[in-house]
Amino acid sequence: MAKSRAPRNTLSLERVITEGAALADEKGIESLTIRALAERLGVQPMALYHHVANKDALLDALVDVVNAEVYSPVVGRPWRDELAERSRSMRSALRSHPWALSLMETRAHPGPRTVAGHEAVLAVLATAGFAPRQIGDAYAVLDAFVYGFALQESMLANVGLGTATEELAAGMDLTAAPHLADFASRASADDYAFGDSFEVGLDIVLEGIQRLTKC
Amino acid sequence: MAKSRAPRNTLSLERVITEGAALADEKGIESLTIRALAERLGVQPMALYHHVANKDALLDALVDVVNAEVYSPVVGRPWRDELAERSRSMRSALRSHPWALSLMETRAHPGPRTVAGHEAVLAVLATAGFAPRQIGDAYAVLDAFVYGFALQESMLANVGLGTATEELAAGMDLTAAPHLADFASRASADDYAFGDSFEVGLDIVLEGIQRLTKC
DNA sequence: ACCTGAACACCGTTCAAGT
DNA sequence: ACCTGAACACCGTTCAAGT
Repeated sequence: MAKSRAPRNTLSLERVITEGAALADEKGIESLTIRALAERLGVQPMALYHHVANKDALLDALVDVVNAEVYSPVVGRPWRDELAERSRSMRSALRSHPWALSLMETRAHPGPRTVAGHEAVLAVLATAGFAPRQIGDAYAVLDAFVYGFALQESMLANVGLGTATEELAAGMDLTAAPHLADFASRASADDYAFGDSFEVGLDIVLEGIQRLTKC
Repeated sequence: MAKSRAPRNTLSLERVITEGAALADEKGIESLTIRALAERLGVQPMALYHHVANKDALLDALVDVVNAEVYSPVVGRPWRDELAERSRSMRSALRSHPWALSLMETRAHPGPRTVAGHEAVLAVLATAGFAPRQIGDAYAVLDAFVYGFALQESMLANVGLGTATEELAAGMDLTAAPHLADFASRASADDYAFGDSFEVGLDIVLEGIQRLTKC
């Protein structure tokens, strides 16, 4: 029980990755250091390098893990429902792992489960009868909305939790922004929360995409 | 000319911020360290702390600088054109400073120029006759699209420059993703580039927002 | 008021060594 | 094959000191 050598084979690539994700979930991505992860695994820092090439490769793997959590649409069912479900699933995955989005932005090597997700969406769009250019537009616009919405949710979570009224309480000069102040008070009186706009936006985007095929 | 002491008053908050942004633009955000910035300014690292509380405050300032570059819509002109122009301007600012988006995600203290931008958009929406809840929906959906599109552009820039065909060349197993491979080849034959979808998406979103008021 | 110098507690990672 | 230990080149930041 003292600081003896760690027993053999406690480590594995999978344990490194899942504990890495857990550490990021619990303490934030900035706390995910090789050294801290090693301690969590009861092992010396350098032990990790036997299972992972370097920290960058670990981050690549973490992004792929999050993508694996996301629902993959299936060909044959109504495409609009399938894409809506994937979008909702993506949003909730990005909310469970707030570190994932910023990581995605800087990754250069998409993992296999990430590619599989893209493949599934493209398959659905292609068999739904979208032309190549329409596929590009549809996918670009839908993903832009979903990623962008998640990004705003994490920005709002950082500035003050949830409701718009609390943003003001966070101590910005509300005097210089009367419309913002007004919107915040009306919105909270109206029980509006930012997250409510997700379904509205999803419908706007899917409707717009559907209309692409009818031109 | 030797390593004598730096002359007084070479430094200022403004110089720290603008050179900080320039350094991030030129060498990437990961190269923006207090020490590297100090060297660029011809000064010892600790000198910066006399103009900026800490690195976090510097990053807050940098985000505000980028927001200051973005066009602010003005009340009185057609709201749809104004918001379209702001959206295009935001997209190009985020493309000129690829580090800005990831910074925004983690910032907790929006700067005055950032707040001013939000204020301007809200003013336009309010005077255009949107109800409070519609304002929330409209703003959420439009910004989600713009931020999300910019995010995807930076993701694509990291994985391989621009065109979809090059993604495949980047060495992922194309065999497991036939639809993706097919889409990539058709898209490049069709001269489709991801950026082309921006105007398509912008129109879809603005059209959808406009329709909100007619219900 | 503004800048320097030395130091502290951190990083990721290399390299050589143990079992 | 898998893990350790010491070391290197970095970080942001504190604290005391110079002018």
